[in-house]
Amino acid sequence: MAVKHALNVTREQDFAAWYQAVIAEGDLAEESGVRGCMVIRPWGYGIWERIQKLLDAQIKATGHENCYFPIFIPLGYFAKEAEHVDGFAKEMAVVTHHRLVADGKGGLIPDPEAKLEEPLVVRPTSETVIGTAFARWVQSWRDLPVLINQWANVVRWEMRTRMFLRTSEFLWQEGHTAHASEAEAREETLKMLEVYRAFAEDCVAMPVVAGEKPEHERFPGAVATYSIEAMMQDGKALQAGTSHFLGTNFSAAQNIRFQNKEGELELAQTTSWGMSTRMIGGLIMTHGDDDGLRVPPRVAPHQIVIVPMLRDNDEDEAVLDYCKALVRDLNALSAFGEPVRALLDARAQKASNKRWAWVKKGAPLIVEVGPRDVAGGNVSVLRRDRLYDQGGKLASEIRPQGEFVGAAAAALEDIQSSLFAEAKARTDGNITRDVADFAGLKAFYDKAGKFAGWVEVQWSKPTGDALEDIVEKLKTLKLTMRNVPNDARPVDGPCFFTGAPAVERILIGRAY
RNA sequence: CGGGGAGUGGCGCAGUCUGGUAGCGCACCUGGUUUGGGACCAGGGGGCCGUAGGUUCGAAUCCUAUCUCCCCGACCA
Repeated sequence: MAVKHALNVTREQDFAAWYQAVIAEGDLAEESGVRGCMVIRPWGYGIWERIQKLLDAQIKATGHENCYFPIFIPLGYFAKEAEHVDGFAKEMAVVTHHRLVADGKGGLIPDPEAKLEEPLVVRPTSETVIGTAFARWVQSWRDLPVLINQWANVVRWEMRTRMFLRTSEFLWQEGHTAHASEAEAREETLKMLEVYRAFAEDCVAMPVVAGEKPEHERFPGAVATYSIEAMMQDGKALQAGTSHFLGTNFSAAQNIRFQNKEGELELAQTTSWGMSTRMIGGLIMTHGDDDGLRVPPRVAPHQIVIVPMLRDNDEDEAVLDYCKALVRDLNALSAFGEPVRALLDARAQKASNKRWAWVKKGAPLIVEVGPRDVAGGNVSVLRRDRLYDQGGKLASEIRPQGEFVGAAAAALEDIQSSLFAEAKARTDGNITRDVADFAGLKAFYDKAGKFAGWVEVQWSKPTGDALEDIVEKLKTLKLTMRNVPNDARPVDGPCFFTGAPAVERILIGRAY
């Protein structure tokens, strides 16, 4: 008998509709009425706060300090780095006025009298404004390195938006550093890539491939761009974090110069790196199932939710007291080196509705407590990552309260690692390495259909027109080059595209 | 920017062709009966139909203009 799922659309039926349903039914976010901008609701924002907390700790542990720069950047700052400007010019929101006046028809319009001398750009990223500050801060080799990070919102006027994955406004952290030597800046770039890899895998339980982006996929103005790429359940790739070595491109434009030990003026070597609320989209498409979201315990705002079964009678007080004691005991535990986060959901809602709401939100452990449990000293436990038993019934387990509390931290850790293992097996199982040529590639994607995954090929890394041709050819299959995995095996044959000797291995796939 | 679609109680929609001052489901409120796989019955509250003009005795419905959002593509974290 078919399981009756909490969502009314499955991943198999319509992955895009399923994705939207997870967000809506899990109360993660909703449309705001402003194009491409979303209201992030408490559960979605709570996940973001967890991401912030854990990632921020790693950013600080690697020597960076937080600071904050303005949301508005003078237009003139962008004129300085040509390639960077070209990359972002088409998608920048610009403030041109500072006052409104009545239009005489009951509405308001920008006051022509209040036009700004120099328009302000709403930051799409902060290289230019932060670089300008770096120029002030850096005089001597003794001032380097400068290692800073900011948590901020940025705006990119995208053509097509999707909740969390590509919104006009999004939240992120952007790290910016300046160094005295290229070697040190390159080391920084790779260090932060590794921070992202570890964070994605250890905290979000999202397996990723860390590697370098090919030349044509670089960040505008970067010398080298690295990414972590994650495979979603529909086989598509999601770029979940990027780290850029910028060389002296920005320091030349922003005039970040220092006197070295020999007394000579030198341009600083800079880096930038970012991870955004897109991570939540990745979390959804990595761990969501046909009953909604499954949040890995480390990033779950509430890891254990207690749902009392109240009946508006005199048993209720005993049930509530029992639950309060249970929450107290759970919150005294620690898991993953942090206090456990348990919540008593005593809202005046029907218990069954609350249960399904938490299923759809993806709370890792849902504990139901009714009069029968109180009488027997038990709790009824539902593991979100194993919702159904073999017979398709809700796999709710009745366990002695003390035993449950004693094993709760281990259960959370087990959920975390099994979510990762599940996603890891899926990712590894869907990277194909035996496709020989372009015809084979086409056949592969035609045959595999919508959940195709990625193909790893070796190539000769051509540039210019030759590269352009390859990119166009891949485009006909809706494919893009993702990255050159850091841990790829050595090459041992001809280029997949040109037949020339290959120099590296690269992943190809469909992407978000 | 191209192609589609939609603006009507909190949400999802019908009504528009064929004008007669608004309806359904869910949600919500009250009472009762229920209760461990998303309860049922009865009663009830809530909307100047995206906005601005126009036609008409009368407009959610017809005409004109305008704004906005969503989906699919091309571009991007």
